Amino acid sequence: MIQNISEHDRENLQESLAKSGQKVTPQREVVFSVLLAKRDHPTVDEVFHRARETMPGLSLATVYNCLQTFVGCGLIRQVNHERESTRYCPNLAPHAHFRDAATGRVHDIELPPEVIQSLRSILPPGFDPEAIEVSFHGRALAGDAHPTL
Amino acid sequence: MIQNISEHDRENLQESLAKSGQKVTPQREVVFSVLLAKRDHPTVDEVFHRARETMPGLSLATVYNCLQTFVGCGLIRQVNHERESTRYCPNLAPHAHFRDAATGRVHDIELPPEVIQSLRSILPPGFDPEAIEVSFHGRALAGDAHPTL
DNA sequence: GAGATGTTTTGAATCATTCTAAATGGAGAA
DNA sequence: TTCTCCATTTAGAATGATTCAAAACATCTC
Repeated sequence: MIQNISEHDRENLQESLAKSGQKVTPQREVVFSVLLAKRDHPTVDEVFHRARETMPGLSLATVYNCLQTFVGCGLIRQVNHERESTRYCPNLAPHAHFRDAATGRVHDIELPPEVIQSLRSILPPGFDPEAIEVSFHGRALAGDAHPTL
Repeated sequence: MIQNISEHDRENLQESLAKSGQKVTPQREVVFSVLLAKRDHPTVDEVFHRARETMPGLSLATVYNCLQTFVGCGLIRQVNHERESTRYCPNLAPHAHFRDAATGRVHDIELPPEVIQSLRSILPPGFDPEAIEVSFHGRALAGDAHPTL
């Protein structure tokens, strides 16, 4: 379960943090590595437990801090569904989410530019979107056949 | 501020509740009328306070109950944004939401069938959506120029 | 009018998240 | 090295939306 972060990912982390004047810390590195290791949209609690396998003293508050920091500097995205716990995903490509009603699992669905364009086109003039969220909810047959990206 | 429910809306309420073997109660009627009176996507708390102007003894738990009941029988929709309080809207036509970053106000955006179709088309085979949610977040110029539907 | 059933009420409980204040840990200056 | 500064981390308390539990009410049937 213990994961090491690749040189490339570490640089990415370092650079992104640097942009907002922040530093790589052991805690941030562990939390980031957890997100990269298993891209199953974990909740804060799941990240917390996984990270503790590597760094037993890590506190929950720190996990909240790290995740917020990463979102702030654009390293990861938050995924919310109804009012369930927030989940986190390191997939930065434009994509939608499909939440399987049966398993609760969240799948990434690629969102092609022309679909994004068609969504933008429904906005009346004067509406300037910074973010577009698309989420599906339903049944996914054979959950394993469509692994999370 | 006190609103009366139209004959037509009352019948609609009655029928929808009846489908799941439930009845019209004074509380449900008041809560429903509040939703119809001002379609600004109120939170539970806002519904609670508005409804109390008509029915001072009404309890918060009842408002939660009523809203859940209405959602359950398809009379209204829930609107969630990030992890903010859930909002409610009686607009049943397919539509997206635009949340104005400046005011926090939520605007309904009509969602034409062809856009819904293009969204469905991005799902790989095996994914069967029961619900599709589209929400924008950004700035809306001249908030009043685009009243909530 | 007595039971049965569904609804409402009050207040306590839960749960994710945020806050607070104290402790820690470098990085750079002397 | 030792000191100081500042960001980060920590533990635990606080918050806020929502749900739960149990008692009180209302209706409706017999």
